Amino acid sequence: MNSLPVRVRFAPSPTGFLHIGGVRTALFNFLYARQHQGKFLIRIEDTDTERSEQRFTHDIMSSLQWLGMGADEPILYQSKRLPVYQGIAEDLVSKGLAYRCTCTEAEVEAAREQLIKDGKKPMYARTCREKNHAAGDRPYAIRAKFPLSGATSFTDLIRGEISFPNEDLDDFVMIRSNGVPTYNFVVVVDDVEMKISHVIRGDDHINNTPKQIFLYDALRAPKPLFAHLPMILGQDKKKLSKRNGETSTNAYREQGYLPEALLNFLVRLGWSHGDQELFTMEEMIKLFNLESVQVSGAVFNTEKLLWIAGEHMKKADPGRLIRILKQDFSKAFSEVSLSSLDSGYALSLIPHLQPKVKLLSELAGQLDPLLDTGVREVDSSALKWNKDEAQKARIKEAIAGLRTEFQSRISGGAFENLRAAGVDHAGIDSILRAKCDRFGLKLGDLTQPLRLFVTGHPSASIGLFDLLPLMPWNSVSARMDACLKS
RNA sequence: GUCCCCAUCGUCUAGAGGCCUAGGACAUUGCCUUUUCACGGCAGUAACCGGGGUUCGACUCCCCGUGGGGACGCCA
Repeated sequence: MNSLPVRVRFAPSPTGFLHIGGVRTALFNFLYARQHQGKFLIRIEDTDTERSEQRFTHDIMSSLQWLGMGADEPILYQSKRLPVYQGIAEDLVSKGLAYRCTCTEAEVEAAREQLIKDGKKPMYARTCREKNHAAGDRPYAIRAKFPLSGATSFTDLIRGEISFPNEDLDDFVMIRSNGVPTYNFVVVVDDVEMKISHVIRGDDHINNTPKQIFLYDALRAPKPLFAHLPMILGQDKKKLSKRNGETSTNAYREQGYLPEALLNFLVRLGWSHGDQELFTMEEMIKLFNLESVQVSGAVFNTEKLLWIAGEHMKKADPGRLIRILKQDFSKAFSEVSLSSLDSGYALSLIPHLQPKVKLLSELAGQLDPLLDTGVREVDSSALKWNKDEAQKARIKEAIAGLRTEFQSRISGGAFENLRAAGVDHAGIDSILRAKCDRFGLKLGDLTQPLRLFVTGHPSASIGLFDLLPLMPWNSVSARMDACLKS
């Protein structure tokens, strides 16, 4: 359809950590670029020298990298292009498309407040519009000489035709009196410079679009296509912000969400493909389309995010999970556990844990006590056997028998664990059931204390029968001994 | 206040005039399964904002109302 090469961009301002809404905007741009074999670019909008901070730029870039959305060309920093913007603005002044304004901020502010008081739309009074101030009349700001009549309209790829009466639009400031350009101006200058073909952004920018269209015309530059995405809302249905939800991408990473889970959740906020809920990155790239993007806002629903996280956890590669655990969750492990994270034992446990946990933090919490070699302190006060001393003695007798049987299978240390000795899940099952029959116990009588001591975790998720064959025999026997002594 | 946008279960959504007795997913309720927790399986509760048109026929198209959101900065 459109033969123009697709070039899209994500243009965050480094005034805070990467916002989760920004991630979705970046994602939709990224998907669109990949699908059309186009370029996904990043531009740092740091013209607000007061609030922009380098650490936020670093945060944004590292978060995007974590999510797998890197730029296809060098990053453009607006703060490095200040003279360019000033030159272009002065040129527009000379062409009569903009003008110098010597009104002070205080004057403009006072006028605005008066208009609000009078119940009118707060707009600049255009005091300097026809004064033709010279370049020497410093300090001055440069304002757009916006047409007074007619209408400015554009066709949004998601919403269709949107039109604004020009009389409602302000002579907005392009260059501040300190020489620093403003957002609405630099956006257009840079989108032209970067040859952006599609501007895909949040719908809070719809009202900026007519101002920007004026600038494209003033610069005699071809206009890109616009697509305005619906907002992501908090539980209160208002624009998602720190007040009504967790907005920092880092927070989700720290909580243990897999990046692909976060992306999958975000892509479904405002976009759908029939009844499909789960998508891999490849599927998203293949199936994404702007036509199926929703027009109304979407509430950020943490429960569903968690469910999606669990689904992706099941599918993740075990080796990769270990790597992420080492990199991002090392604090969740004891020194010993951390050192055995690279072992075959650790890797063998992962598949048994994957269906049971949703977050990497949970995975770490489950794994840590299993990898520890010593005996983990556990609180056994809730065990049922505490209610009946005779029963407790009988259970311990059975467990002691079990230990002896396991020991003989291990052949005095010839095998590192029960699996190596030929005892698998089914083997554990039959051995335990046989013991229960012999001692007149129910399976649960035996497994409850055994599970607590062997896992070393008050609410271990892994199946005991899965764990027993895999855990190094040294650990199993030590923990069974601890159980017998309790 | 002015301008712009929007409106299907609690939430994310399917629905492009008859396929709708409105489908799926999350959450929720009940049951089953079960070595704790969980997973899983089965079943259930739950929605087209209101009013006018257009049409043989509107969840779907148009208008009005109502409601919600966004924007009105020398922030981005």
